[in-house]
Amino acid sequence: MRSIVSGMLVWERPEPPNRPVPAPLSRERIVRAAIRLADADGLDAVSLRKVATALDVRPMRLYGYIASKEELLDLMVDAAYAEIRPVGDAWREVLRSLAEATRHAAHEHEWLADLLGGRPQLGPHALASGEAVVSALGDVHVDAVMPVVAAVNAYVIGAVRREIAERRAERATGMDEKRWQASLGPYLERTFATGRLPALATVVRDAAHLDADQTFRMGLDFLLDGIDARISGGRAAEGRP
Amino acid sequence: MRSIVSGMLVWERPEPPNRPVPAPLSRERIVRAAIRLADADGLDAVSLRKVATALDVRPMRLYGYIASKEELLDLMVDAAYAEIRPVGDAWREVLRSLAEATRHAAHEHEWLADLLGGRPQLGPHALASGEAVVSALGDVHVDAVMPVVAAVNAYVIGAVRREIAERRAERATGMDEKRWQASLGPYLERTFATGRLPALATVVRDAAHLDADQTFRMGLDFLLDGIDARISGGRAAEGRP
DNA sequence: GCATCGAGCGATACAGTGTATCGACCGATA
DNA sequence: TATCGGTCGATACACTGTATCGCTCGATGC
Repeated sequence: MRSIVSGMLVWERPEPPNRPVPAPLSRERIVRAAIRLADADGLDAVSLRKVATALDVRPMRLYGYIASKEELLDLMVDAAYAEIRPVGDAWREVLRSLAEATRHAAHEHEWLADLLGGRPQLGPHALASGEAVVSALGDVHVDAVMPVVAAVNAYVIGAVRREIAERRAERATGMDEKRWQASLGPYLERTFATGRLPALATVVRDAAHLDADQTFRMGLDFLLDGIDARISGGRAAEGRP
Repeated sequence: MRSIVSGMLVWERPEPPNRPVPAPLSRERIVRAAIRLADADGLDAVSLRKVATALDVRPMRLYGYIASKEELLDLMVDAAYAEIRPVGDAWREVLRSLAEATRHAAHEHEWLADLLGGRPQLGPHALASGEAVVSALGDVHVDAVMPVVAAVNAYVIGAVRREIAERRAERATGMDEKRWQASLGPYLERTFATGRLPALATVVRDAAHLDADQTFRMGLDFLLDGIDARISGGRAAEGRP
């Protein structure tokens, strides 16, 4: 309150609304505010003005802590990586845990699906997550570690993106899962009726439909089996009972 | 030229600049213009105003052909799928071909990496691509087709996204590939120096570094091997010489 | 104790975005 | 020939990220 322009005397003027001195600003507070916005209303709801408002601060103030909005998004992703802590001893457990943890994080923060894989992740939490994974891959040949982790990450990112994309499409039509699948009908059925996509039509109509969990795990199993076959001689992939 | 407000007579007034009657508008022309912009300057360069300008048309005109910018992006992706035509007879060839074709398309249209997996792809070209894949998977059990294709697509999307993200990061620093890897040094080396990421440091420093092609193919091989093991009894994954 | 400096803050401004609104126009119909 | 309906696009709105730059205030030097 730098200058009082209104004619009212102090005595008449009400105290400013009860804003307890907001904790001093910090990257962490900024990022937390941004994440709250994104969790609530999606990534589009994250604007510097809205973040600033949420922190009871003027927009340009944020530029003392971040250089650009991109940086804010990077910080958000890294904050999400703080929740991605794979556990386990054997390499397979660890990779599976990494995959599930990433997927879980994306379910809690759908905006993560929009950002994952979009830029190299070099933040401390992402690196720490990588460290946890790599250090549990001691029994894997050093040259194989990166390709293996990269492959699992690639699969997870792609799978999660599609999963979230589908979930949003369902939500947009206001339908639950079952009715949505049945409601690709109106469009897909019409398309299939042309007879130009016979193989696709057969599969969509006749095949068993796995749910999201099953699909994710099945793809992950494919990948882990393939990795197993190459790095430890393929015990797991041989004669599955 | 609806009304002539200036006082100049027709004879003095120059003809309008040489705009040969632009071909009548169409979704295809709009999408092509948008793709040209995106190819040249990235996805951020695609705005309805710029697209309209490129077509010598006023922005609102576009809304006669598309309902929103999102739709335009969907159309762009579907147009890109027109180039993704997997070939081959055996399921493994076809899936590999699908993967390579998708990757190739994303290399030619980097913006594709930003969009892939972001929304369900139900356009005619995407469906046709799916049909081509599925119809070549005749020897695969019908219930396994969708999960298998989904897994490959997921892997490809994630792998391509990361690949493009890295490429951009390299380009942003103005460095070629070798110097970029050596220039994670300044930052990563400093981070590793703290000793908090020993396993990661070891791998980054000691392991052989595969290039992008090798990494992509290696991950893809993992996945295809794993699929092989489950759907055809695992011949390929057993005793690799 | 006072003057001065510098850093941080933020009001303002700018160039751009997607899209709703609605008046004006023109071609086809009565 | 008059009227109607649909198309077109100018304008406007609310919003974006961020550059600029004067102001203010606290710390420092005398």
